Amino acid sequence: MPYDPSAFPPFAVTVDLVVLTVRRHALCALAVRRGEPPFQGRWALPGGFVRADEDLAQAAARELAEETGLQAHDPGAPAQDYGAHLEQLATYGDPDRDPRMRVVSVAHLALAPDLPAPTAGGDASNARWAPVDELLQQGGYGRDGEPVAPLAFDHARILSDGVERARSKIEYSSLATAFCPAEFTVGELRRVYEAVWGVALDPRNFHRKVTGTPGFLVPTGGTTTRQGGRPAQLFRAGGATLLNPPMLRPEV
Amino acid sequence: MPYDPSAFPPFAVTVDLVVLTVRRHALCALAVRRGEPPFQGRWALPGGFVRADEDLAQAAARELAEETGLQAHDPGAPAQDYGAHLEQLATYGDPDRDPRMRVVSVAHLALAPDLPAPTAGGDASNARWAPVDELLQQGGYGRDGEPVAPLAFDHARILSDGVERARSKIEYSSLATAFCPAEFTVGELRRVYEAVWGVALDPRNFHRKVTGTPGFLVPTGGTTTRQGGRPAQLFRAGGATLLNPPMLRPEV
DNA sequence: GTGTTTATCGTCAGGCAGACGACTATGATC
DNA sequence: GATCATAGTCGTCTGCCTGACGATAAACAC
Repeated sequence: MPYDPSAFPPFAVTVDLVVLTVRRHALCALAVRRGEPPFQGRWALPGGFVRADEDLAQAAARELAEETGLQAHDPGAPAQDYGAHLEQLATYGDPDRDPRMRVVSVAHLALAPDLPAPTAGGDASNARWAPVDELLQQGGYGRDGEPVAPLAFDHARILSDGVERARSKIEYSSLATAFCPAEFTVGELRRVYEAVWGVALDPRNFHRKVTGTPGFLVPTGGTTTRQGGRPAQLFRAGGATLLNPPMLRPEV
Repeated sequence: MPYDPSAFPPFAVTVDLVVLTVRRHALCALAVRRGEPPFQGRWALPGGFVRADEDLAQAAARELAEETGLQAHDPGAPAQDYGAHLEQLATYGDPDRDPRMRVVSVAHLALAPDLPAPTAGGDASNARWAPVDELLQQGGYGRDGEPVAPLAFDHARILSDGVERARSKIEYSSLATAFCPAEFTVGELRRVYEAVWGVALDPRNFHRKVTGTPGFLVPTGGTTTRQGGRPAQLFRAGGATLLNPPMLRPEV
């Protein structure tokens, strides 16, 4: 079938963001409250239209900056200027996913360190970090006893896919450090893994694994006691991006 | 930024297909010759517009059937009716990727057993299985000494991403069986791995690994000598989709 | 000081992979 | 028909990695 540029069905193209972070030992995602129909008042993933002259990655980085102030890492760039990891997740294009018109959404996944507090266009009540378990449970009740409405559109599916991608990706890459501040301890990194996977890991074996993988962690020389207990060495993320052999999640 | 459905930039949305197979010990991809500008006469990946009432996966399955006659597996379906594995790969939306207009392409990856011969709309000269090495080498010369033009659009990038996805995915899933006919031997499966990874594997260790992984292979009871030598047991793909522990590629 | 918390080092056994020897059962060749 | 080449299958051995877990170290709270 050759192209016929004059007779293509028009689509709207958006980017939606799964922005994950670890807060208080829980994996959390950024959610914004919808101010207009459809799904008015419901929580949704942040996102917006791709502009006419914009690349998809640019659009995602722009939305991320608008929602969180974070600069996305250029995947080519070596060190991090306190930014977030950003990658394309998947594309969702069911004809009925938006009741108004045909919208294809290119979802992106962002991993960010713990941030002070979200502000969606300056209005804090319309954006929050919510534990992904809470956002994904259907028709249940949140921690405060309020009934929880499911996410708007197909965003529960998108969030679920993003969480699974993150869970899988920290197995064989050093991406878990994207959840940490610039300097962090082995214990803090372990708590990231525990929060993302929802399991408890043996501190001794974890320490052996991450410090024994060349290029994963670089000691800065400093120590901290911010977690209590014996002072812990501080590290920065090393240059290695792939973990070989990987750190596999424990079996259920 | 709330949606403004009346003022979105219009996009064309296409699906492009990376259809991989193993032929004569080489990883090959399906390529079609473009019959019209831009890139007239150059090779490209098969693809086409997503229709107004079509899901992305449906559009990809339709294009795959049009180009190869293959039925795509429903990922939910258990057994294979001699079909191909089909999954979404990534989405490419650079504003300049198509000189005519703004086109966002949702690339899909298909893995197929060795097929007789491709026919793009009945014209065999406009479709072929080409070794991916040949399609990806820039400005070189093919096996027949003819100069090789690079693929049209950004299709080299898409093909490259698809190949890397396939190489990575057969490590930790049983997807390599998608390259095999319904019944196959351990040696045939090993040759698939060798072709996709471009390495030589130890037959004895490979045999131990794949026959020792529960659910990977199911013996059919039959044997064959189609590869010469001692008769080999025939297997079908088992129910397992994930390989745990994975079969990692050898280091370079 | 005693207890608690967290970090870090060590030990040991089991599992798995790479290297490779040995044997088996076909078809091809002389 | 004996010999050879080819491909398949079973074993062995060694080294690496992981999970389980003991032990020690260095801070803080009381």
